[in-house]
Amino acid sequence: MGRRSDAREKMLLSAVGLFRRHGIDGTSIGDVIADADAPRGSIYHHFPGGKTQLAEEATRRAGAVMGGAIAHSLAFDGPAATLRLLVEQFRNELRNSDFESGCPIGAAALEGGGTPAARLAAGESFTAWEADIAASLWRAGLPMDRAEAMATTAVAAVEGAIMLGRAQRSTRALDRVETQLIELVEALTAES
Amino acid sequence: MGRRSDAREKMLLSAVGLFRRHGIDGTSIGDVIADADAPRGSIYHHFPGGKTQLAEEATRRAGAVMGGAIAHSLAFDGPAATLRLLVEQFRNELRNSDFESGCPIGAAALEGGGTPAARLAAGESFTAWEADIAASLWRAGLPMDRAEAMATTAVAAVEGAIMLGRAQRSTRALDRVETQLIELVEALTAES
DNA sequence: GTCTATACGAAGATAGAC
DNA sequence: GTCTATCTTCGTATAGAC
Repeated sequence: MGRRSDAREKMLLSAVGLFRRHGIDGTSIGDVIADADAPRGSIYHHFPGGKTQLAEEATRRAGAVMGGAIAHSLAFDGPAATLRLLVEQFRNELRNSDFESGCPIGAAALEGGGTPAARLAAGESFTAWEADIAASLWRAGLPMDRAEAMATTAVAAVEGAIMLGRAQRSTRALDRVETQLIELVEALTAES
Repeated sequence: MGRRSDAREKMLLSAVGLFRRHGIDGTSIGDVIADADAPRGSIYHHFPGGKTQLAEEATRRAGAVMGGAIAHSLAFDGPAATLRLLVEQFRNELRNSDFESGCPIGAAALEGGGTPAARLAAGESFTAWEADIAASLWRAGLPMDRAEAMATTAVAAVEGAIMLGRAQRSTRALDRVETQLIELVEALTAES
């Protein structure tokens, strides 16, 4: 393995990029082919399950990458800094794409009449992020139920703020959510 | 007018219902026709702009209806009760649809490569909700910048929680967000 | 002015050539 | 085993009958 999976990998990355801009339903196989500079039939070679399989794998990949970054930041910098980083990441994504590109997991979460597997993958990613953030808040001194409620609210607020930002063509929602969440987390964890 | 616009109204309502389940891209004109029991060509009679116009009008209608309910509840019951009502509404929607049906405005916000008008309409709805909630929090004694940050966070968190709920097939995220938001709002407005 | 039949194009998937 | 050509289905939109 190594060179053989390059084409496959490229298609997967193209799919993630396109899905976060146009959604899964809004992206055609042809779009992925074109973006990855791949021949037409080859996508069915690497993804025999067709678009369904591609959507699921792309969502799992994106969720794992983001989850890894979150876990890393939590371990090194703590929950408040991690939320800051997360917001900053998405703020840049919105800005650099003229408010076209959002969160690939969020896209998979809302679509998937045709792709229930991608939606399940999105749900698993969200759950993992929530658990990691909750654990970090617990280590910072919060009781577990409170840590869990806070972690879920943080993930939901950031995802929702991306949604608002895309529709409003502004980073204002992300800015406000950042302020509010950071303040709340710092107030709660300061009691240690 | 009156009887004449019945068919049009029915299609609009069908569109809202289908969009919140399958998204805009995931819903075909044929689906709307079937759901509204309308003849095939008639949709282009009432919506000459085709799917684009239908998506925009459906989003505006849904946003106005929800905005009206929010404004009414804010005026009569205050911000905390309104958030409770909003969450309860969406929790029921998720439950009653086996986690298939979410927020129509959220659906329009994330799609619309093909329908930018619907996305703009979604943005305007979000902005209106934020402003109404912020004004209510301000009347409850919060300084305006704080009220605005809180209002935006509340809207974002609820929309995000619907997203998580659909993907996780659970109302847990909405439950936790409700607890967290209510507590926060009551703590802030208790200082009056 | 309502509805039916259909044209035109896009998109998903496959078969077979090289 | 990689890519090209094509088949089929579905979806949008329109033209024209009643």
